[in-house]
Amino acid sequence: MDRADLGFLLARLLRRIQAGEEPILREAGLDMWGYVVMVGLDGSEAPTQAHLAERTGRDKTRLIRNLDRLEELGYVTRTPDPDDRRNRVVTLTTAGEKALRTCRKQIAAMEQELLAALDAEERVAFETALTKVVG
Amino acid sequence: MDRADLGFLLARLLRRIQAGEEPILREAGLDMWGYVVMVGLDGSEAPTQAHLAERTGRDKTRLIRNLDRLEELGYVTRTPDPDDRRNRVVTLTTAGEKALRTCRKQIAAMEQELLAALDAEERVAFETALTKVVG
DNA sequence: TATTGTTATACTCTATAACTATA
DNA sequence: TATAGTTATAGAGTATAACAATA
Repeated sequence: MDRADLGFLLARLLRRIQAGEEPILREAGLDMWGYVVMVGLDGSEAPTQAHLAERTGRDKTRLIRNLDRLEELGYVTRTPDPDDRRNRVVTLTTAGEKALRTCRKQIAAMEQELLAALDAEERVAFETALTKVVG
Repeated sequence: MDRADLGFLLARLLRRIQAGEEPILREAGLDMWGYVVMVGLDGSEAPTQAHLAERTGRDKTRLIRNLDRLEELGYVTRTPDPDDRRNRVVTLTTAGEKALRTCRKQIAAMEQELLAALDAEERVAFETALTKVVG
């Protein structure tokens, strides 16, 4: 019953998900962290890069390379805040929003495939529980 | 509903688990990979290090440092196979088994604490689903 | 002087390819 | 020559600290 502990099972599932995400993201020019950052920007722009770093759990110095790349792809913009020109507000472009929507849809589908061993009820129970614990 | 995708939720939970494991393992002189290797040895010794590497999903060259450390701690032994002296069979010592049991017990308890938001039924459903998907 | 964003440096982890010893 | 284990080298990823611009 407790032959494999929770951490092992979760790690295995997460690795599968990341493996499934990789080709989808690559298609859009993204890697995992680029995707994480874009998800962090979805819905609301970030007033400063430091805010965004905290929101995504990423170090502010590591975030910079990701933003460079995302800007290069035309997915985000960094515009100086007129009120405090040290700050740069980070915003998803419409192209970025579109790419994000596409990736999300494909990733959600891929995730559901990975849960194929579960029937509808079990699937809901699993996702509900997970959200309850950590969401 | 699909605000946070599965990968994000799993990653967050896994990070919490790893954070909870860290002090438990450190107490026993282990890091995460040392623990993974010992779990891989539990129940049956590994006939060769290459076998063990595959069993634990770890590269054979990276495994070596872990085994050096585990041997140093007295948790495992590497003994040449008389039939083919190139092979070294890796075995958990009794001290290793004891340390592993202790860690496992503490980690299982820590994991259950992390699931405190779930009632007994939900918890079973969650673990069952996870095992079904990936176990 | 303090803070935002950036760059630079060192350190760890990983991947690949040599090396040794046995076969 | 081929394989198990080991070591060495180079590369990627990360953390820390210094730096420039603005407040």
